Amino acid sequence: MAASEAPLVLVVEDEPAQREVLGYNLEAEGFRVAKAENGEEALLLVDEESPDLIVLDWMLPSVSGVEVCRRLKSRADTRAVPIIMLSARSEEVDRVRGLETGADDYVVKPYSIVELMARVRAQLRRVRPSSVGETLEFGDIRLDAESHRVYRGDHTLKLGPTEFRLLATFMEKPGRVWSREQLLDRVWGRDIYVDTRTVDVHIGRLRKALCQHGGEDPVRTVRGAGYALG
Amino acid sequence: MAASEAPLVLVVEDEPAQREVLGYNLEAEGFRVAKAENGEEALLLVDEESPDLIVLDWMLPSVSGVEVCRRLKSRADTRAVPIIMLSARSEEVDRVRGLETGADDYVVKPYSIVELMARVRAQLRRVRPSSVGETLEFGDIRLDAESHRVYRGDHTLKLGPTEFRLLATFMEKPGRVWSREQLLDRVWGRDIYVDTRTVDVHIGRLRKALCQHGGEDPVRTVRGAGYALG
DNA sequence: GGGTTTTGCGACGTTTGTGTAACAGTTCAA
DNA sequence: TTGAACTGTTACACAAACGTCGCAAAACCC
Repeated sequence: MAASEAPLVLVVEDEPAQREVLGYNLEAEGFRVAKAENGEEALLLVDEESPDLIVLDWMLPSVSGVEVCRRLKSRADTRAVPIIMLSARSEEVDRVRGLETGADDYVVKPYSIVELMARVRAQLRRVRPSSVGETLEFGDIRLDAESHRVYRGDHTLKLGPTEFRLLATFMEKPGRVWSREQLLDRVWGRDIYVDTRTVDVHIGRLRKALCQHGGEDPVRTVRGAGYALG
Repeated sequence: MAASEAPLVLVVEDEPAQREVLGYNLEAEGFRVAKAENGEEALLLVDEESPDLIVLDWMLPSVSGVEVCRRLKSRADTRAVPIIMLSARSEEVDRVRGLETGADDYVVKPYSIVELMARVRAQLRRVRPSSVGETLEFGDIRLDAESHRVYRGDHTLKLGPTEFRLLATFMEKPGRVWSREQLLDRVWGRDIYVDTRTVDVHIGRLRKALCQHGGEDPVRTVRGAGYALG
């Protein structure tokens, strides 16, 4: 287990671009990051660096992600380190097998960064409860990432998955204006093509959800630019 | 910032042929050129040469382009240097991520040289020594780019998209006189055809917006030349 | 497998912003 | 002082941007 500074996340991914993107986002979230591009390197780094969490690609050259996972989970000293598995949609059939090898969570590509970060925090909280308390607040709105619940005042709000991720994105940086493209990228995921106007519809749904028990509309439309919270 | 001769462009590209082609074309356009073939060299040259603009390949050995970009954009003394990212088509999905790391523009390979040169010129045209921070200030006017908000004194001003961009342009270089053509180019875009008198109308609208809660008119008309702030 | 929820999109109405022309006011030089 | 060039202002037709509704397909959940 790493020292009591920022949690160290080990990213194991053979595709360089994806590795960089993951690293960048994790660092932006305040984590320290170590990177490995194959199974051997990953196993070495686990011994050398003692990461607090591992993000592990399913498909890797030579020693596969599954194998890495299996080995770590059979060692007493590494068994407790949370592992989040990544896999392409076509490999989804192996979901059960992925969890069976001992992975703690499992994310299908293409994934939304917001969602992945939420899962990373959730896993870390399980192991290091103090370091990552994750409830976002803005005005009378409270968002609890772990339980996937949103409160406004005394009421619990009911919102769909996409609305939740939208709101989570907004609440990460209240006031910041997000373009439709940026929202599509963060909330929907990067490899997905949907019309930008779809964002408008979901903004509408989010607004309705946020005001279902009354209160002001906290979502601001910035003409020609995008949307923001507050 | 380099001397007041021709702008210096730093090309960072590991592939020698591409590096030469870029260098050749940039020199043909009248720029001075510095070349680096990896991230370390790039970071060194930035310190030694203070380039006015950087053309940066996304994928580089050891220190990646993303990493170089991130580092430069997190340093106060280099944050204002425009960075144009190059990436292969297969990495295109990471476009938004690329911009999020702080790159000012983004070009996908294979690109047309003409287009790239246009973008280089465009970026250089808007180099702005004064505006390093996220919020621009002039007198009692405050413009926050991230939240797209403009304040004057205690009041929040309401202005349309074009007025916002106009004001942002002015505030990047307070006192500088902009011709109608320059404003059309920066605020409206390079490929748009509109009458130059349209600028006058929008200047009028901006003035009204800036004075909607009283106060002096901060926009100065320079007869025969254009407009300026202060 | 059947019922429910969620999702993306087209369509339509509404709001807001935009470009232009026309005219009024201003400046400057001869 | 006068006229020509330049700028300020207003009105208006038009276009673009946005909000919302309903539907069909997909995903989800027993």
